[in-house]
Amino acid sequence: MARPKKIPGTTVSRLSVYVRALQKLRNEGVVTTSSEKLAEQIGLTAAQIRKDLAYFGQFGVPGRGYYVENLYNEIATILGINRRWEVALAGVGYLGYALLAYNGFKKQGFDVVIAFDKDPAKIGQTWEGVKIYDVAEAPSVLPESGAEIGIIAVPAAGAQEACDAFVSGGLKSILSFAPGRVITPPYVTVKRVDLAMELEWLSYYATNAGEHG
Amino acid sequence: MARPKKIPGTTVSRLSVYVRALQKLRNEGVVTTSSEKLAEQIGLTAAQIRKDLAYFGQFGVPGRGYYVENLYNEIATILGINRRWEVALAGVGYLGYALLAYNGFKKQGFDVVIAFDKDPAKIGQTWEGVKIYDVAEAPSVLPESGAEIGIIAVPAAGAQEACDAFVSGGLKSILSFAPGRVITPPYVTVKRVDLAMELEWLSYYATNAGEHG
DNA sequence: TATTGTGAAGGAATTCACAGCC
DNA sequence: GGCTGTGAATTCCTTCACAATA
Repeated sequence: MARPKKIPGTTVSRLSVYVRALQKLRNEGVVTTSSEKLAEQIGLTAAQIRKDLAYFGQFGVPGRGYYVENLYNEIATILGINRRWEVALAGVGYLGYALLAYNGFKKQGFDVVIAFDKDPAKIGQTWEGVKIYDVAEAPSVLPESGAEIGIIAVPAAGAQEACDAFVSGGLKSILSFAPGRVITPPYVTVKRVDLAMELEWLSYYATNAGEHG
Repeated sequence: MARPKKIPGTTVSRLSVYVRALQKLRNEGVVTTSSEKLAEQIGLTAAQIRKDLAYFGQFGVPGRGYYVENLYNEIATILGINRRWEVALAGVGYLGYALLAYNGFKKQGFDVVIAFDKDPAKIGQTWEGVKIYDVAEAPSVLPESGAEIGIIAVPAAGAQEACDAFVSGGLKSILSFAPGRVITPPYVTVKRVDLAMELEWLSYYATNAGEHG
């Protein structure tokens, strides 16, 4: 399944945006759209969208545009979200619990099926239908859980331990909310989200008002 | 306070990363560092770091490197985080509450000082020392709260209303966790974080294994 | 000697513009 | 006529390489 050209990371991030836009159109019963209309809806240029899609194939009809349902399916397939993903969660504090209960994940096909913590008071309990295990048990219980993606929502100090446990359990894709880098083998993909950094970004633009973002 | 050149957005995002690295070095008692050492610590190239800093001035000593404390202060000033920021929160559900209780914000100087919700059961209560108001009250109570940044943690359906309330209350910087775009006047900066999109990014790389991210 | 700061070179991503197709 | 798909042009970002400096 070799892909012709090398795909820019920026293009990949935009695919999710396209998927959201197409989901919205589909819910509204719109059957066809165009790169121009999508661009306006999303806030990009039409050429950008066509270029992005061109990396993966030809999905449109010249003179007509794109069929919403069809384009949605194509991009969902490219993103690998035309299926369910089982997800493991490390850290059932406030943030972890919020993620556990978050509907936005389920809606996009991501199901938290197993959770881990270090707090003895939580271990063994079942929250939102998800059983909580000791982090140390991860290597043994993860493989049979079906989880392929891990989310780290523990305090900074425990991030590496949680990450190691995930990797030992066979996970190759990890989303980390802990500030700071975690060290992993090269075959593991880690995506970091640092909430404070997002606020700092706003702080910069609020402080240096003028250059719009 | 005009800035000589136009600053790439990529550079701004990296400033936060530099700040984290410098905070870490400072905590470890390290006095000086170099672009080379920082680059290794962070996972970038030394030239990149020097180029980024060059947009804002000359902070290093040729042959010596950078003074950690000094460089930290310089970048913190550029980012506008050498001060406290008061923050307003819309939506005290699971996610909102997690953000309310999140220590990572306080540690970086962001203080949630006021919260909003639409649930009558929550309105009027005080959680984590933060009083919860009706969203409709935002225009009247926000100005005297001191908040300059707003965080939207409400379900998608309420995002625009929360956003409008923030804007009416005078906020110009908004961090939104709601999926989908919110419409604002051009002088308002909105930064969106879509948690499901981050998972989709992982899904892509897990599905199309090979091209590393 | 070690390391910065920066002009120049190189590479990547975006935008332009239009041939080709419906 | 309208719109896609794509080579070419352009803009933006990163890396290189070295003169300047402590």
